Amino acid sequence: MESTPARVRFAPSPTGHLHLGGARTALYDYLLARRTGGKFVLRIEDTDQKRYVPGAEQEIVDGLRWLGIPYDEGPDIGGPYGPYRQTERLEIYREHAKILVAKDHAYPCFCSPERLEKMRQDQQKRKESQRYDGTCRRLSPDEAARRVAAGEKHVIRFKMPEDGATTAHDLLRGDITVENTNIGDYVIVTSSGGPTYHLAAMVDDHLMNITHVIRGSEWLSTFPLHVNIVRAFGWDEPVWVHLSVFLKPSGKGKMSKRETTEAMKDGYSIFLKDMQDLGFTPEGVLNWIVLMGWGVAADDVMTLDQMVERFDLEHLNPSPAAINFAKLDHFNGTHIRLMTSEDLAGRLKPFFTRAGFGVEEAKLLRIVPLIRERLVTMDDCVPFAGWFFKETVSPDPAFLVGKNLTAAVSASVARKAYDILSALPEISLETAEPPMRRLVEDLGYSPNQVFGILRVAVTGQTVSPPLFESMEIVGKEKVLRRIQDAIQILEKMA
RNA sequence: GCCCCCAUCGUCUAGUGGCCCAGGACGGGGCCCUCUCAAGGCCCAAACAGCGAUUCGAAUUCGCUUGGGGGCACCA
Repeated sequence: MESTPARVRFAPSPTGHLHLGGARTALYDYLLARRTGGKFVLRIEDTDQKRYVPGAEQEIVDGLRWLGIPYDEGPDIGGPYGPYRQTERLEIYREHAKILVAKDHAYPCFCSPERLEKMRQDQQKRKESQRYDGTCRRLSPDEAARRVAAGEKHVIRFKMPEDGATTAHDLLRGDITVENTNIGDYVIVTSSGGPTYHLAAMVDDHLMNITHVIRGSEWLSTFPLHVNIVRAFGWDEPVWVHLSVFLKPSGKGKMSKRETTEAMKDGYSIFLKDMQDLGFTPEGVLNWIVLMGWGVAADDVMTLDQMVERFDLEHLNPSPAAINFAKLDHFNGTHIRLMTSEDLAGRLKPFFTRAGFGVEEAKLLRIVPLIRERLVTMDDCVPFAGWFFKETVSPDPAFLVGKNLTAAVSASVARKAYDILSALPEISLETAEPPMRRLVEDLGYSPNQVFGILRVAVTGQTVSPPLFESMEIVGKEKVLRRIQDAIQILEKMA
């Protein structure tokens, strides 16, 4: 299978935000295409104008770009099988609908929405399965043609076989057999003349030479319908792969609006557009979603290229997967730690800027090694290192007092530290740590007690990157000034 | 109500009849390291939904039950 180049498509409808499920589908598409030396196609399924959301298509394009999974053909870049926006292909669908009617695989239906609604209610009352009752299917072709010619409002329905069953093959689930009577005559062209998904997707997949259809399992129930449509045209079927759905963290059902806002409060999102602002990296997100529905025996930290190397369609998991944001944190932090300082610094800069800090790049480059292993999300860099870019810090006096020490003692400790540090030609890990360790020993206090006072004095906070490396970056002059300020505060408290 | 799909630690998964009294990862617990916070190292607890059947042998095959999910639109 890996030997023939695959043509795979990601075909979202621009009706909302690009979310995790879509991103994973696109990722798998991309991986299969790269793995086989094939093509990854983006097709926009925008046939439903009522649900169309302006900007949604751009969000999809931006999302894929951010993730770093570029498509080879698409609406904005074109390609040999275009156009790639379904509203620009309407004539194609019309022609194909005509072919199906001519071959007696489809027929016009004049039933009103009201009649259909009543029909469904009656079916429900009689506890029957709900599907079109075939009223217009029984119209004579002549009468149907006459009414169409007369301009009567109608849709086109696909004519399912009266009896028998349809067996459709899914790569992950094997043969799926459904009685044909369980599938109604679906609308394939609406009364406004546009195609529904069932027609448009089948036509496009064929015309665009798609070899593998990878889509969500919500399509499983209409899968036999689709297979029948493809067969009615006499086309070859692609390989069908129906992915599992993502469940909310509790594992009970899909993410709802409520859970989505809930997640946002905790600093998580299922929408790609939010991920960047929340400080997640494409590497982390990719690694996270690739493993939701696909597993490796070991070494699950992977780059995109490694995923391509190892990806295997047949090992996808058909069962639903619960979203686990803790694991996203883990992969995000792991990939941050894998970055070079230059790379990370470049990505961190916008977060400092957004928080109102003017960032000197040379300085940031020195800070990055100190905070890299402390970051879970990239925006964590602000609380950890924002103080580096402040002229003065304003420590909470209460925190200035050393653990289990009085303010007076803390002041005297700080004074001694000041004397040692001020005597140094410059402050660095190498020059400052040994004498300070000796001071700790002489005093008989713990390093935690002594260094804690200095940490708060110099950084203004109780949690910070390593003390002496931080001092080195801050510079002797500023360090001494801050310790001096701290001593004054402590003396006032004493 | 009808149809379809799914079922291994709390979660994501490895496992394709003997290599499995089930491996990895996240999360949890403990220890070590340690100037805070992390990172890192070591260790621990934790699962084949149940019942039948096939087989010398089943997490792996089949059936039923139960549980979960998806769908039943002139939406995708």
